[in-house]
Amino acid sequence: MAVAAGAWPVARIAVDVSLPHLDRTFDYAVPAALADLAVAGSRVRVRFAGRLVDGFVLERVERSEHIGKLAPIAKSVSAEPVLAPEIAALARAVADRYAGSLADVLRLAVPPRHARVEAAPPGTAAQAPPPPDEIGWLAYEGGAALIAGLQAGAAPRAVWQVTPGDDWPLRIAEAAQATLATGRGVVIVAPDHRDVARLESALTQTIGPETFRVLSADLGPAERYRRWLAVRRGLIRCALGSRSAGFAPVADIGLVVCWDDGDDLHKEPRAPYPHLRDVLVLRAHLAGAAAVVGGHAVSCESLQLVHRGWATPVAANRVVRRAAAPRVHVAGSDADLARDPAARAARLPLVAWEAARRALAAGAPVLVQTPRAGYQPALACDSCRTRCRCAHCAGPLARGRGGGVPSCGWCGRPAADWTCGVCGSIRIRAAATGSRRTAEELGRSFPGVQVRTSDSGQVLLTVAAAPALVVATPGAEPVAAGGYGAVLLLDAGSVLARADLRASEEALRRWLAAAALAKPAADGGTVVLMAESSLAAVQALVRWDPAGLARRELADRAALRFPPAVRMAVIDGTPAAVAELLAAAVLPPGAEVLGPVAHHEGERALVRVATGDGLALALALHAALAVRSARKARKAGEAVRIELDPLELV
DNA sequence: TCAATCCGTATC
DNA sequence: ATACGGATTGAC
Repeated sequence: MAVAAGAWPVARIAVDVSLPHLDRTFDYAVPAALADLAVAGSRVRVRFAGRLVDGFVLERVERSEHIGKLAPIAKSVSAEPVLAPEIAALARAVADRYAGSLADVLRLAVPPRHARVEAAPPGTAAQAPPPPDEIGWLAYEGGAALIAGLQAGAAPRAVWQVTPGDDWPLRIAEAAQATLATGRGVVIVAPDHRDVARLESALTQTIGPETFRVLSADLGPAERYRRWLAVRRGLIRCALGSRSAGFAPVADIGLVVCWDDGDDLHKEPRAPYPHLRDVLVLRAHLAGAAAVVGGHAVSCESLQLVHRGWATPVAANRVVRRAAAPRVHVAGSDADLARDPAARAARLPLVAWEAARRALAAGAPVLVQTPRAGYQPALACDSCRTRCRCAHCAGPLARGRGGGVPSCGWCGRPAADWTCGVCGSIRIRAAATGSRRTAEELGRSFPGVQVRTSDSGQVLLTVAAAPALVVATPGAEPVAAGGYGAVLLLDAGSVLARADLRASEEALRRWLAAAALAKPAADGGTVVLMAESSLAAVQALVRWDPAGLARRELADRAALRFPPAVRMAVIDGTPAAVAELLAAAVLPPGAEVLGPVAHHEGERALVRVATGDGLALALALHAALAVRSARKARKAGEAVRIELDPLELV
């Protein structure tokens, strides 16, 4: 047995074990040979309950509180202090907020090591850029105060509503530049690759390519770790990326930015399912950093930040907003259809067809937003309207390009001889039209005009200022140089018809993202929305008033006592497991339990508390999980799943 | 009386 | 989870 290290002979370690009852630190003796390797923040291997597990040294201390003998650290993986103390603290706060374990959050926060990259000579530190000269934020009410706060090294917190047509990536780059110029760091999180790409080019133009890094898992392990390490080593002070970039170990952080916080992609799909808006809010809070949360839309959750007094709204006044917005027409189901036969086939209203024709004649591209990708993404029985399903796996049948034989969306098997299981019919009709089919129909309707498509399969980032029809699914709309002459929002009803509390908010978010790419009304920019004009979300688009819809939705949620007006936990599992967990949990006073009710294979219970008791609720549920897992760990298949503030609530 | 097995508990 | 210890059970 090796002799313990002289100074700081005890290491407090976070072991990579996600069992709830083991969610705490364990002390180990530091052998003299590892005294300079097993430093705070470094990766080690330790013997834990008989087996070798990974762990991070959280700190080195003089002595342990532990009664009994300390086991020695088995091995130092590397002396690189990958886990910064403030990221460890953030991960702990995120775990507590979401009733999860530290180990689970640390797996989200620290990328896998790549030894060769770690050994390579580090580069040189990027110079801080000068403060920005021109600042587009001055056109926003609250914008000057935000920038002044950033430049003074203060921590202003803003909920930002983008003015239509504004160069939002440039605004974020300006805020980043103002912060970097004071010597503090910046983290920017966007929901998807396309928005990250736009921000990347704005940052390249303002602060230069050497002052920031795009962090992304699809760079491959070596390049990902190389960039991440440059941030951790303090050579780079500005990190940009999707979800996981929210944990980027930027030193002395001065600003966090969450772009388009209403996008569901910000929700982490791995336990404990944190939302990146919350992660960044917690981070700003812990670090005393500034925060900018926003997009074209205003989410209920961000409005809640304003109501709580945590953030200040930043938005252009109504006059400025209206002047920048395109003209919005609403074509209801009673609208005249275009006379053109192909346009009729696409169910294109006359007003939409004419808006497109005018824009194309003026030399501008036209954006057509359609909710679904593919050709005929859903098929149904022609006589009884039952959805067509695969005979093998019951997956949904769809038809690819050019019609032909339908095939299964899950297993890919062709369904050549389909018969309806309900009525026996063999005739099939399209139950939904995909972007490829829409593109084909519009192409016939506007002969000689180039038709391009952009969807999740292949995203176009930009299109030229020339006549073209651009058919895109939500989130894949290319940016047009000079703006689109017309934006057509097809099939709006199907988005609004979703049985989801957030349907209106989500519909408006998608429409605004597309409509914001149009020219202003003064330059002929026109948006045509095919929906009923009485709906609140439709009205909010017409008036370009997303904050108004958010206010209304938040009031509705408060009346229903749903998040974000309250904090809610959902507990899924077998009936016995859910009952047992609820019995074991010491819930905060005032907690209200709904259910359990049948859900999928098992049962689901909801627990709600006032937002101020959210942390107490999460801690209580985590403690109840710990009691269960300590005892009944042997019983397999009795797992319970806990999620806080889920996005989908029936 | 001893070994095989079960259950509960700690994991540094 | 997994390893260990103490209690319990069963066979000689």
